Amino acid sequence: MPGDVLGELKWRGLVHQVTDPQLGERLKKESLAVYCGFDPSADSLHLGNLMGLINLARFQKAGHKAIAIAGGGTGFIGDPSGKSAERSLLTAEQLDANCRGIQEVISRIFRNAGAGEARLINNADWLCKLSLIEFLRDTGKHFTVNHMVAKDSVKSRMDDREHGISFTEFSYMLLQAYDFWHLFKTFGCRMQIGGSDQWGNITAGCDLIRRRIFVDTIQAASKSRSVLPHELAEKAEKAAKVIENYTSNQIDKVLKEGITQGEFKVVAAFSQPAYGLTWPLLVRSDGKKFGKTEDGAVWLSAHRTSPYALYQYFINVPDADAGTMLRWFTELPQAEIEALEARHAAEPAKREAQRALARELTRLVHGEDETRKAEQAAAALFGGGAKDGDAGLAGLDEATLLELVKEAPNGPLAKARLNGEGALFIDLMAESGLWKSKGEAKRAIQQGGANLNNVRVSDLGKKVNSGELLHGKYLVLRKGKKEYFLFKAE
RNA sequence: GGGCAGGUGGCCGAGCGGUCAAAGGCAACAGACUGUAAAUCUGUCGACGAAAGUCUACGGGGGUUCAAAUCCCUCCCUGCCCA
Repeated sequence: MPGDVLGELKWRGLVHQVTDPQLGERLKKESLAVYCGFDPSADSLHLGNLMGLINLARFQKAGHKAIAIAGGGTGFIGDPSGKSAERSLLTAEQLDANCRGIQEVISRIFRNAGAGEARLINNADWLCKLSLIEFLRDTGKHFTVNHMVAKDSVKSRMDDREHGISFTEFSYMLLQAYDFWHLFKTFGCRMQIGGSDQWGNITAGCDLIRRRIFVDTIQAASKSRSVLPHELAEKAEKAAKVIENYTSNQIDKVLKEGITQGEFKVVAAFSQPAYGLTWPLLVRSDGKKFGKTEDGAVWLSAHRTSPYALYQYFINVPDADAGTMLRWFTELPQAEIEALEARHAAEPAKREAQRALARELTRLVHGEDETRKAEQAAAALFGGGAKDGDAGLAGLDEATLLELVKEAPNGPLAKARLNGEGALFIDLMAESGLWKSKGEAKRAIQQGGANLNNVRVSDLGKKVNSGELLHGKYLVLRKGKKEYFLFKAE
């Protein structure tokens, strides 16, 4: 017996729209297959995609079956939802590599979430085989352009005369609808979840499924009569609507219009074949886009965003958002989150909520080991030593030092330059790239924003010689409070 | 195709012959205060230079002038109006 996922999603503030108010009841009684799609526009997923993954995992843990789709087929087209301009197309090789990349992320996070294995499918498997004629005839027939034009994703681009929307992207929604239909047919998938921008695509899928079922189930009946399947389907759909309203004389009326009682029963059984659920757009109270920093997206793969950087992203979440994000992204129970919030409100400086958030999320994305390292690094860099002077870095052994600055960008430095008097610190600053020019480096020194081995440098003519190398090899440059660069003398 | 209005630093936007590396705002960066917050305050914000200063920059190219972001020519681009 499945758990009450929908109820859980509700208290977590993650239900924006559902296609059917009865969905919650059904989810409690029956195990359904649920899917969510992921766009292979890069070789990894970012925080913006994490919600889909976590929610899929929640469904699976509640006793449903999760299906994650990599959009290897739809990626050829590009989803116009939420995009203001036409996207550039990716090559088949890129898409293929990207799909493999995101599949790695998906299975890793599923494992870390304790949700077991995710069923991973690439929609290129069926979309690329689809013939145009077949598609237009069997799928396109079920949509009117009038209706498609009214969908938000298309409408906003139609109103924007500068960018417009190509026929390619306009057709996107039909492909996603087809995906849902395909999954329904082959895996009995009955539900699709996504962000609120996916609502139009999801309902298109639900509509397609309902309409095609009508066609398929009554096709046999239509053969014995001289009625075209889609005509019968229209009647069936009317019947389905009537069922929802339950007026007996209306049912009689529909029956008289040429649908048999047997067919009516089939229709009734399928009147609610597929469901959709969306969660709200995730926004931060400070107006920043969730999951974005000045440097771009926060990624879920270590080669793009280090575990430490991911940890830091959540540590730095504004107070006002910490509780909300704990609800969204962690599996902590309601009571525990509320307790954390209470403690956080009492002593905000301790950042208990952010710490819990950062810890849970780093663990979910990168696992226990990486989380511990990120926590240690944070403690060493911000735990007091960094502020009070050199004790922090110079006292560390080499392995720990390297672990700390592993995240930082680094570069080689010719050892010879540090002989005798040594090299001008300003030059090293500019070379590191942390400061863009010598002028900028100079200003940083004047303003007190330049540190060597965690000691503030205030002398413009400061020279560095080999005596200042940590462990005979390293120089750690710090800009402001948070940015580091490591020179390795060779 | 014709008419008009424009193109200035990451963005918005003033300047309309010298005092312009270019007002003001936003963003960004650093410092102080804090909690690795927020708010606030201070400073910085083209390159090189310790500095004086030098160089490169106001859509591209060419010109006038002692002097051009500012005037002229030309090309490119954008918006609006007419066809």
